[in-house]
Amino acid sequence: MLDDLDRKLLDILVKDSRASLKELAQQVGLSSPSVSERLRRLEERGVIRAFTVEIDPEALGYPLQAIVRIRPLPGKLHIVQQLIEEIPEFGECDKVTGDDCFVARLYVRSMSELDKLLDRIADKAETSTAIIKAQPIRRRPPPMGNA
Amino acid sequence: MLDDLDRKLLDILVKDSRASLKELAQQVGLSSPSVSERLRRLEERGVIRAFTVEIDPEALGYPLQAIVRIRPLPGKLHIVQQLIEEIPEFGECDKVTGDDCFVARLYVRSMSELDKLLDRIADKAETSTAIIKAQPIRRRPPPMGNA
DNA sequence: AGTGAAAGATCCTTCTT
DNA sequence: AAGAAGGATCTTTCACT
Repeated sequence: MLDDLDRKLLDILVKDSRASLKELAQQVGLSSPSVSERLRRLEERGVIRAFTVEIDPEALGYPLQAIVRIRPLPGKLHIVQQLIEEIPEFGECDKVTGDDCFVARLYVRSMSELDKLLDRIADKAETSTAIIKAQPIRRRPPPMGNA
Repeated sequence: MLDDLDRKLLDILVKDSRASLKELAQQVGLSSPSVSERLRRLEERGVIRAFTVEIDPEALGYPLQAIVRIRPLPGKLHIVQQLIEEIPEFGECDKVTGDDCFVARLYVRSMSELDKLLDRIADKAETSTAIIKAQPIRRRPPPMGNA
């Protein structure tokens, strides 16, 4: 699927998505047109999902984060999922196996806001909340092999 | 801290980190030099942590993800944290309050690899693993207000 | 698939107001 | 912060390997 050159390109882009074709080209040892073509295909195939920017949540006024495990009450699964999706403070949500149905990340401005947001699903699901104290590993992609 | 224009710029960049100054300028109604200066400061202040790319893990050969809760045995906290950080398949790790000390995301190629990786910390911590079946919300930043 | 050159477009920065 | 302008830089096209 992906060859070493593709992986190398991805590796560079993860660190700097604004690298120019020229820059990418010389770093991987290809010509600009080749890189251009490879990038096009990587995007087209969905390998690259987005060129984006990572923002410090605190700068946006959200100094607190929590991990919330959510177990919808019988028959409430869909309603709960919809509710989660509608609350923009949820910055991530995974549907998982096991007793907890969802594991989600919640950005909040304060403890009272956390409480308020959780109240909105309190009557439809059991929740279990853990406050994030530190982030030993911030979001990063899986290993890219011999990139 | 951030004004509406800054938030608007961030909002655009989250969707396309390769937008040019010119493009950004006309979208927020400023001149290129102004945008250039604002961007410089946003980076400098750490509001923008990185210009990056979001990659489909499956394309890299990791079709499975798991959420792992990790509770180090007494006295093993530091060793466990170090171990987690050394395993590149961990794509994210938060240190949280509560019984579980860490909540981490693990990218794996297969169930057997999952088992193998968890074995590496099995003698130093109790773990509780949930396989991700779907991702209702993929990573996104907190609300940017009136961006 | 990839290269290399070339042309044209685009961009970023500087300077002045 | 705007606006213009100059010069650098980039991206794409095309012919060829």
